[in-house]
Amino acid sequence: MRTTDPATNTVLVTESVFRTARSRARAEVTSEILDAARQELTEVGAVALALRAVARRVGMAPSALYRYFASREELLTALIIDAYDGIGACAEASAARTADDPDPTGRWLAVCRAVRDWALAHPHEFTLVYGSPVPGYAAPTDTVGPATRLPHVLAGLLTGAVADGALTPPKRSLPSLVRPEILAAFGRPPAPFGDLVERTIIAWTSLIGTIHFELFGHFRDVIADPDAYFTSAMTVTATLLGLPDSA
Amino acid sequence: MRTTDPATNTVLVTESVFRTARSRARAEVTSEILDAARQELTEVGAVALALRAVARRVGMAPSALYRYFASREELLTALIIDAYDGIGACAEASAARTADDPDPTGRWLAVCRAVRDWALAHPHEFTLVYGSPVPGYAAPTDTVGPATRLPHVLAGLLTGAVADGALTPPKRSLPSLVRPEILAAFGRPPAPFGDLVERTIIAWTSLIGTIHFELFGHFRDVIADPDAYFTSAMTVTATLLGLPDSA
DNA sequence: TGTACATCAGTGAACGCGCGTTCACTGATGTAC
DNA sequence: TGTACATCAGTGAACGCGCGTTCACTGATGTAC
Repeated sequence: MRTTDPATNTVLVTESVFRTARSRARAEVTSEILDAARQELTEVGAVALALRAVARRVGMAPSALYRYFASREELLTALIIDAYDGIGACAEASAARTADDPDPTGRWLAVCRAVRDWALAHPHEFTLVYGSPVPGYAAPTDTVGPATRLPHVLAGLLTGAVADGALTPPKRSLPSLVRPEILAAFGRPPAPFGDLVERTIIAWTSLIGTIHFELFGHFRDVIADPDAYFTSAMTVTATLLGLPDSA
Repeated sequence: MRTTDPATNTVLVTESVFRTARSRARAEVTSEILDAARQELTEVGAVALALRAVARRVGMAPSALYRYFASREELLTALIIDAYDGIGACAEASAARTADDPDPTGRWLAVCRAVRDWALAHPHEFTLVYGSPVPGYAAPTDTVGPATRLPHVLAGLLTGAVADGALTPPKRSLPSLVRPEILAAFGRPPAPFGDLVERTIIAWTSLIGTIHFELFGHFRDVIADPDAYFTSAMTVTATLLGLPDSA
């Protein structure tokens, strides 16, 4: 709502407290559209996601969607940000829940399982962000922030383990292969652990790669007990990362 | 060519030596179509791959393709088998080339690099088999054989290391999480190495997962030197697998 | 408070597009006798 | 060897489909005075 302060003659923009009927409706319809799009996503996947199908689902004319999203691409971007946020939030929640667990490997496993559960519950949203890129679609920079939430949680686990004196230092220290901006963003790790960001990336790749294989059926007819295999694989990865063996 | 033996009155089918003009042409056109389809694949990806576009590329009427493939799905299957065979063949070739290298970790790294090179050279074919599944497409059983060539090479590396006495035995032996058929297919591993198939799967997942991340841009703006990072990540994975440290 | 005007949400028809697949056909190649 | 017939490769028109996006429009909501 825009009003003009008669004393100072400046424009006042009041948000979210006094909302007009219009802006309320707009917010609601926007999230209805996103819900419908997520539904569509789970049925046909990102590449086949059609604006017209979404419109049908919300019960609006196809052209009406253009009041909310400038194009199909913009809708996709919103869904991608959503998915990254979903994964990030669930990893963060799991890390927060286990923050006082003295066993860093236990915390790592908890986060891994939380992310896997999310992925199994939202396979198409997981695919949207960690699957093959949608041809002809280039992710805008808005997606970068949400995308880094998961790696940041993983980095936090490792630096936590360093703080607890629980992380095995590297055998030999090598020059970092990570870009300096990224090193800066994660904060320079304490002395002997110069490879901490590399380890974070390995953790990230293993976690997502293992989920990916399971989700896309490469383990079908191979693995007898997917739950147990996942835990086992992530436990093995934990020792690879230098985390202590769990009791 | 079908002929009837006048002495025994049985039908003789002569293949590939005396080939009729028709069957020669058929083989040639089939491979022309596949080439064109591969080209299309690299330009638009599997989901958007259109029979009509392939036909345009070969210079035939769209309907003519139906003399060679019963449907779009059958064409896709042929491409998938092709891609699995490409990856499998390049892994096998690399393993064969380094068969007399006494360092098992060196052999492992050679195979990893060969597969990565193939993937970087054929990104869309890699995506076709290890990316997100094409919605609505179910891989027929013909693809299983070619798909297992790579895992078999990896298993061979590990059993080779066992034979050389170079593989670290597992800390404790656990019940196998792999289906019995698969265990049988790979051959029961020697006594303390009951987890060999599990290790093979971890090797497979790490290799493909790391390539996947690189190929799909998750490392862009993160990793400064992708080549070096890949080697480093696979070296770390090698120790995880129980392979000895390279000199 | 009432009125005139501006903004916005949503409609429905229309655009041009490329798709997979079918079908009746023509002409060339192969086969049986 | 020659002939009659069967098989096969390829054509071109047509089918019905759903897509993203544009546009002129109607009616409701918000704003300025």
